[in-house]
Amino acid sequence: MRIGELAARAGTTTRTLRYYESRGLLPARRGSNGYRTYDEDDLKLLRQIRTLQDIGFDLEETRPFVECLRAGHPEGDACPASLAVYRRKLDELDALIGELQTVRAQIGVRLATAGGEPPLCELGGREL
Amino acid sequence: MRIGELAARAGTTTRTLRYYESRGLLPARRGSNGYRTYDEDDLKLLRQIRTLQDIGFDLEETRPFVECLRAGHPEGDACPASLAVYRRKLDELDALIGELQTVRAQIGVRLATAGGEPPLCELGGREL
DNA sequence: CGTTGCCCTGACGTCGGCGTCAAGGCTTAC
DNA sequence: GTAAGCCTTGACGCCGACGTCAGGGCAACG
Repeated sequence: MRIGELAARAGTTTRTLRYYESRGLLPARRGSNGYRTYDEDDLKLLRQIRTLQDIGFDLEETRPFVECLRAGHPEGDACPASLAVYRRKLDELDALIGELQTVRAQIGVRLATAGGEPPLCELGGREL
Repeated sequence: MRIGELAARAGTTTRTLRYYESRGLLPARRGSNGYRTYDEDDLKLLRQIRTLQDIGFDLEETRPFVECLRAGHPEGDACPASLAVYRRKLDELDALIGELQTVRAQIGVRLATAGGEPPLCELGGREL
């Protein structure tokens, strides 16, 4: 299949596919007319990339998964390198979620105490 | 004081201050030689901006706080517009944290089930 | 008078993941 | 033959918050 069909079947754009190719992530064979040619396996690779991207993985982080599939494994996360990315991502997420919760709490307090609160009040309910 | 000193006292750079000025956030008076001149109030405004920025507020979102201080309030969040930003931020944070937790859970499951698990196993401990 | 150290404006670079346009080639249907 | 609809490469645009460089001015010290 050609680039337009692959893009459509993966729910993305031709621009995106050419970008992935430029990054060496999803190289394409070429037909006699110079057109890019893809097969069902490429679709599977592309869907793996897109799934991870949608979840919030950087493009580079999807590379181990793609290489894992290309190595013949039925799942992109069957390889150690992929699992390592999972673990790094878990740590990152935990750190980020923790920070965000801290910030959330800070704002919550500021929202509760800001706006002319009485100096001697101990604890109050929501004012709004 | 001049731009370099203000930057140093706020722990930022002159470039940042000029950028804020270009955005209309922190205008400066000018001395006879064309140099920007700031006072202690400007330092207070700048610290308000930086504090919010560090927490993750967009630059535009700090504007109500700055205007609130400039209006004479001792705290930047003493004004309704600032509180509205707080509330919007809380909602954004809640949504984002929720998404991240969902992703975290997904990855956790994939990490647990990936890597050649036996098809009939019910529940296993950590393998690494 | 020269050097150092501030300051000025203007403008291009950065990062990621593409969007969008330009200018042209191939193929197929009418 | 010609128009439509694919495809090609190349290159600039976008977003936010600045970093960094170029080229020049002012001030103070020795």
